[in-house]
Amino acid sequence: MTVTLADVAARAQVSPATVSRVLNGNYPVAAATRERVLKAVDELDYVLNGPASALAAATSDLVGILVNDIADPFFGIMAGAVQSEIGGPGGRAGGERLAVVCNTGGAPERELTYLTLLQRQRAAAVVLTGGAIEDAAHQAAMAAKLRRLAEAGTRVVLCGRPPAPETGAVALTFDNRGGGRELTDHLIGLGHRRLGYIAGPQERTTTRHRLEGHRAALAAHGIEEDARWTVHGRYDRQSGYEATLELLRRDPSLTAVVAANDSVALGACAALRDSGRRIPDDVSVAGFDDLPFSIDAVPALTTVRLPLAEAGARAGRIAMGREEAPIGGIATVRGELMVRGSCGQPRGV
Amino acid sequence: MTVTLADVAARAQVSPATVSRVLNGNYPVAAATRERVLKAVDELDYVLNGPASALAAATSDLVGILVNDIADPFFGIMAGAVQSEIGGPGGRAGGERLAVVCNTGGAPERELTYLTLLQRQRAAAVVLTGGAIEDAAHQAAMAAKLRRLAEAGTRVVLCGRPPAPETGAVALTFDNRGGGRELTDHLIGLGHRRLGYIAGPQERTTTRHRLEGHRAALAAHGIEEDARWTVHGRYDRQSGYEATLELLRRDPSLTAVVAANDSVALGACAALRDSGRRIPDDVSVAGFDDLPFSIDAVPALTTVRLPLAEAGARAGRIAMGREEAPIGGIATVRGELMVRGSCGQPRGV
DNA sequence: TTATACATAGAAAGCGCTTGCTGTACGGCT
DNA sequence: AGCCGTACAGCAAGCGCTTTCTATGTATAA
Repeated sequence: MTVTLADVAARAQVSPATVSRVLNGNYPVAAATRERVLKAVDELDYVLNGPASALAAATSDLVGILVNDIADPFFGIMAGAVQSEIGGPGGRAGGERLAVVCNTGGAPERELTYLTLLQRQRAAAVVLTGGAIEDAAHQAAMAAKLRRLAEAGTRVVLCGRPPAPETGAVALTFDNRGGGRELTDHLIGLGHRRLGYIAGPQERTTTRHRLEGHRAALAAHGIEEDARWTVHGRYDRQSGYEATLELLRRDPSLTAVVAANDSVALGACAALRDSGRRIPDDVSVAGFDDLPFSIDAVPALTTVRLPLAEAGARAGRIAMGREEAPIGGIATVRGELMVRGSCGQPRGV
Repeated sequence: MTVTLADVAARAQVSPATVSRVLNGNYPVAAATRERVLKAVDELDYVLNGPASALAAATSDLVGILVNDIADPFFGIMAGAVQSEIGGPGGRAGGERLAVVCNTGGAPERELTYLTLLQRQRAAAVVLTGGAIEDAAHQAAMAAKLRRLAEAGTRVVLCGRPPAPETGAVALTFDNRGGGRELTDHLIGLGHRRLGYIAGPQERTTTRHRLEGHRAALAAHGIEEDARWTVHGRYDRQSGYEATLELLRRDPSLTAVVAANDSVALGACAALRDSGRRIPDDVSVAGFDDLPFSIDAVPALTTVRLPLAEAGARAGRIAMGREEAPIGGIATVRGELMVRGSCGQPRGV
């Protein structure tokens, strides 16, 4: 029913081996023969059987990309950049590779399951994006899995994620701590002394690092933090909205709200507006990531730009072996403070 | 080096056939034997070889999702919804399936290439999202490809895309024309008579349908359209910014700008603000899609909500055969007008 | 007790491709 | 003329799994 290599071989009057070599182009075939084969391929509408090739050659052209939430541009941008570099159609590289984008939803077990699935497919490479989950058992399981993947020849690259020692994985880590520090430094420089902080989910490295940066800035300026000033939530708009209301209830005198990311910041802005406060006159708001929409907020968000596309592209190239891994297998990617309208001096300064 | 089925069989003291049956669970195996096998699997850290399974069983657990731009939430939301339904880890369905998200970048040839790649992998199903490209040659090529996929047993679902007759593909089509019509009706109802329109790229069905809806509304109200009032651009913010400036240059008396989608609308808002106009006092702005950030624009965008997540989920279920296809293989998904602050009455009404 | 059905496990034949090795023909060299 | 190197092309052995068919042991019926 389906046409196979042998059918093509028969029609072109050559052996299956020759057809295979024409299609893979890694062995000399006389021009005339090649023509005949290509013609037969075309006439029969032949399409190689991927699984069979993969089995015989013990390689695959699948590349896995793990993301927390594909609907979030933060991940979409990185995934797109990775994909553009791994050499899928339209990419710069040669062989055609298929990107497998896996949506973990931030769930530990799904992260692991997807990795197994990718291992099962004998993926050529895997890129993991986003922060890691801070759970000892899970981290051990992940490390074991990554090690096994590496052993099986799958290149593993972490993009925007802390290093995973002894796994053979290359890490491109975002300097969340530094960015958080710089952002809060800026606010303090403007005169703020009472700053609310809307953190992400508790058990994530990204959350912790950004918060640590924030606190480091406070400490450096001798500002004693009030425990009521920190609220944890999810990395989305709604969470930002609710958290801001909570923050305001706890301490209505806050002059600034620092959000875990831009989506949260947008929610914060909405909450502030809905409660009759003006930004930045009454309360300043800061985000993180600098996603495309952040500049369209009114006022535009002051935030820390993370070079998501660049980092993703680099991760893709490293995964494909087209760029050397950084020394030590670890590189830190810094963010850049984007000063815009959503942060100003507090009243009376 | 790598552990195979045979290794597991040897350790569990059973035949490879039995191990396979335990792992696939589609043949009676005595409980005691199953235990032994599972134990061996665990001890050896065995992971099935996907390509080999696929080859032997002539089936695969890959599902392809074609999107124009993975970094755009419009597609991200649909892709995420499809994925949540196809039964990957964490999904509702049983067998574990891998979603392959393919970024076509809107390029015709990449669309085709990805389809071939998916065909090569013997994908279980393919979901194509986003508008189709209006080029006769390309459409014929696509139709042929889709037909061949269907023949090979791959289920094909179009999500937010016009039907592809005679291909066996199920289509969940967005009512872009109706939505566009309703939106412009609304603006006219507010008193607008001079409306600029920022359309998407020329050769896309989505662009054409939305524009047709807009024009139908104008015609229905006896408003003669000025050719200068329509500008084509891309589906992004920057394009919206530039197009708005162009529109304003052509006719500074416009009282409303209708954008091809929300991103374009955001760009339009920025351009209007930068040129010193207030929204909606001086000029009203309308978008399309109702992406999450649209409500955070200031003023919030009046737009047409497309149920992206619902449509994607349904497409996913149909692709998995878990929901019946609509009668005739075609269903129209309607948008909903969201009236918000970015549209108001024009001056002097 | 013997015949018969049933439950379970194994043997073996592929699935469609890749690739190391083995021809074979031809041209150039001595 | 004889030899050898080169350039192709083919043979055939798998790659690791699934699945049909067959074998064996056990329970039930006659």
